Amino acid sequence: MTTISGPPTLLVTSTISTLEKCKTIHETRQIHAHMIKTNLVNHTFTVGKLIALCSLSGLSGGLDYALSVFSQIRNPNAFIFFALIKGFSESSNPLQSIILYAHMLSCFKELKGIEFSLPSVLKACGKSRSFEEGRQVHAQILKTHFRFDPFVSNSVIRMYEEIGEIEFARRVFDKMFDRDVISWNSMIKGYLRAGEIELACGLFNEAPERDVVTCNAMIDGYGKNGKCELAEEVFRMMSDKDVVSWTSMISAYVLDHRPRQALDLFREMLSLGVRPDAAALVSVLSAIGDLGFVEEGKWIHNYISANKITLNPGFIVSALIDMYSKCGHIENAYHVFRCVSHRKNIGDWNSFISALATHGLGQEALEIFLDMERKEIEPDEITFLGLLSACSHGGMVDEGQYYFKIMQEKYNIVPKIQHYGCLVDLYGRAGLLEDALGVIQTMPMEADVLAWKAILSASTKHGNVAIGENAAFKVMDLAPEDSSCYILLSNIYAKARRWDDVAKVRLMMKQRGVRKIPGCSSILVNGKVHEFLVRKEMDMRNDSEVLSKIEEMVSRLKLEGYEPDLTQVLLDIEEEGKGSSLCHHSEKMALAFGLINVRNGAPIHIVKNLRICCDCHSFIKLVSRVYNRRIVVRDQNRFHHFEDGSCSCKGYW
DNA sequence: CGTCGACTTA
Repeated sequence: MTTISGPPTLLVTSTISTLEKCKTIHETRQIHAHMIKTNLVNHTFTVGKLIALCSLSGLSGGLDYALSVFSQIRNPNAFIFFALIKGFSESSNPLQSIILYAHMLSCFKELKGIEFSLPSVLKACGKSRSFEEGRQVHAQILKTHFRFDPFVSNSVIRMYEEIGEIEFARRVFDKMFDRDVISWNSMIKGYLRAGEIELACGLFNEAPERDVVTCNAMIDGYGKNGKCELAEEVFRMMSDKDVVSWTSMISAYVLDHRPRQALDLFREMLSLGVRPDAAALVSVLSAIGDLGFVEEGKWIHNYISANKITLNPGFIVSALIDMYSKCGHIENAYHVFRCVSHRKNIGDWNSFISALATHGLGQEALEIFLDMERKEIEPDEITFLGLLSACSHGGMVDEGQYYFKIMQEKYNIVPKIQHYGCLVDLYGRAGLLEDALGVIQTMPMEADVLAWKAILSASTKHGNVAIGENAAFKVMDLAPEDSSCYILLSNIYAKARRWDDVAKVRLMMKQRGVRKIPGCSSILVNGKVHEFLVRKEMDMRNDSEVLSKIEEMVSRLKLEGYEPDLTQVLLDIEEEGKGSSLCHHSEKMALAFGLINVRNGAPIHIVKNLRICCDCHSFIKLVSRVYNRRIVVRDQNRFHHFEDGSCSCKGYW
């Protein structure tokens, strides 16, 4: 009798247990080398373990390594295929998972064993929006007994749901006789994703069973569909909230432009002893960025370090960069960016490029992109939005045109409406109004509000009444509730001294019930926020200290040649009144408060809800020189760093 | 062997 001897059992078990201990792909490679020496590479079981560990353990570079090992073996079994298919379905390259699945089908004579991979390949189809492939897998399932497996049916529902083919999902759902809570949840999620609130709500009420996931899906879906109050309702009614419930509600507040409530809710969550995870921190960081509360942001940053929350993979890094940038602390954003030098994901690069762009550091943004190219990191459409905005905020028309070109020719990215919007803005800010209009006329889709607003603000800036009027009327059509276009149109007329038309705009606003958003600026001093609202002369309350400081500033600046820019006043009031209403713009009040209360030498940080006006802009420029202060102002669009009489925006805002 | 939920960048 002959026995075919396999490798010694002890060698196999010790190799596998060593493999399981590997922390980096480098260590795994050494064991692989050892396996080659001892001929274990021909032992399917051990190689399978190697591939599975590489694909499924999340080691960086593991998947690619697993694929290369796989390509060198002769008879891969279903277990090996499963490991790779699952690994790739969760990666950023889900198509590879579909390719492997097809490969597996061609290798095997019978279907035995392939069913392990069905949930993963379906997930890959969903993730990569591969409708045709998804349908084929579905068809194959219908022809076999697999359709009686609830895991598989739920995966099919989930696949259609993610692709957005909600009717297909519904058909599968209706035919299932063993629907469980997961089937219901996926279906509800699908309707919410499609914006079908009523249908989602119907299923929510009908569902025989709800769990915490069901409610969380409703909170999230309501929030994303602009129904924050409904989200609140579900949230308040829940008795067992988990960290996802809190996170979803925090995000709903952020989306509803209520960052204060988001932050308060986060604090409530902490006080109840719920431990925030990475996603919760990302959400609250975005609220903090909106508020500009850098101290809170630093606290979260510390929390992340102290609790060893993993930065990668995930959104933490880009959320931190974004938060620091929105708080005006671009140096801290840079610090975070640099600290993760080895494994940055595309979002981290994009956040930093956009951050530099909003701070007017266009040249620096372009340099970061050069670095990406050197490191062969594939940019995506958002990278180019950042670059285009860097160019338009920096007046770099030629560069902007260049990036718009290579985006398509070198990187095969089809420009979306936002890219065209940036291009319009690029020409507009530079005063090339005709070119800006040319983009609108030739772009392959209808121009949206943002594009017309870019034209409008460019016309205001460059004093073009005809183009500006036309753009303002387009914006009124497309976004009737937006008051900013009325203000800008009025400014255009005022600049042309057409006071009758200014009055007409004012009348139009009144008739249409459009309300001007009151200007509001806030400033942080010693960890406390002080808010200033634009205020009429009549109610000065107890801001007399601030008001007399403004008077002092005005007279000091007048000696330096400051002349109030009266075209920035909406109403046609008497010249005298105009001057003083300008003085009460919220950013001037916040600035006066800052000069009084922020210690000498420290920069003054101000956040304004609207765009800064021309008068305030030149006023603050002068203040930075006369009072020798660095002043950082965040307005609706970007940052202005004022220093020694000039501003980082160089007039492009 | 496996199915459902939250998060950044414009």
